[in-house]
Amino acid sequence: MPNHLTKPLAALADPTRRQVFEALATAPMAVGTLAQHFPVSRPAISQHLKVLSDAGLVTVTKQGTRNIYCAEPDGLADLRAYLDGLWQDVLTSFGEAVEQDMKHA
Amino acid sequence: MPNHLTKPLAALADPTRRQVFEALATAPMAVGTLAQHFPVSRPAISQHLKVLSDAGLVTVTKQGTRNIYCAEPDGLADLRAYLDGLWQDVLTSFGEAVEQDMKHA
DNA sequence: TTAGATGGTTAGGCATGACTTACGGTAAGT
DNA sequence: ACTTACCGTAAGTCATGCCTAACCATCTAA
Repeated sequence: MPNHLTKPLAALADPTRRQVFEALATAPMAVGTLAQHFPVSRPAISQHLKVLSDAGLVTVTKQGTRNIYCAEPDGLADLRAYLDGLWQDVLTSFGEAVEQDMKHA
Repeated sequence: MPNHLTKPLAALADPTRRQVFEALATAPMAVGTLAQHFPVSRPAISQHLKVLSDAGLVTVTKQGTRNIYCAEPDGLADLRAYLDGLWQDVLTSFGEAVEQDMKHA
C-alpha cells in the first residue's frame, strides 16, 4: 500500500496540469512563459506548479524575478516502478487464470 | 496531448480505489468479497469499480448473481507507455541542460 | 527612488468527487 | 412461489478541486 503515490497520480490526473508537466519535461521554463501556452490565468498555473512541486515532480530555481521550473526525474521513476510492479502482478494473475482454464478443458 | 489517460490516472489517484485495483491485479474477485477487505460500504466499492471500468482498467464477467471483476492489462499498458515517453523527454532535457553547463565552464 | 516586470498568495464561486442510506432487480436454493 | 444472496442505482451530504479576480512582495532598470 504505497500511499506516497497519491500526490503524483492526482497531480498528473488533471489535464491542464499534466500538459504543464509535459511542457516542463521537454524543457525548463519560467511561470509566465509557461502561462502563455495555456488558456488559463497565471495564478492557475502557479497553483498547478505548487501541486506538481508538492508531488515531487518538479523543482524550482530562482533567476532574479523569474522562477524556472524543471521536471524532476525521481518523481517519475517512482511512478514507473509502481506501474511495473502492478504490471507483473496482472501478468502472473492472467497466467494463473489461463492455468485454471487448462484444468477445465 | 493524449487525453485518454485522464480517466486511468484519476482512477488510480484515489487511495481506496487504487487499493481495489491492486487487489484485482493479484487475483480476480467478486464485489462482496472485495468489499470485505475495505472499511467502506459495498456500494462505494461498486462505484469505484464503475470508475475503474470506465477507465479501461478492469473488466467484468457475470457468474450467476456474482460479478467477477478482473484487472485489464491493456489499460496499464497505455499508462506505462505514456510514462516511458515522459521519462525519455525528461532524460534528454536533462542531457541538454548538462550540455549547457559544459559551455558555461 | 520610481516604474515596470515577475510571480506567490488569498478569497470567493462553481463544479466535481467520495461516501452512506435506501431502494429495485436478478439469480440460486428450498 | 418464497426466501435469500448478490449487485447496481438514486438521492443526499460533506469535503475537495479548479478557476478568476485582486492584492502584495521582490527584483531589475532608468
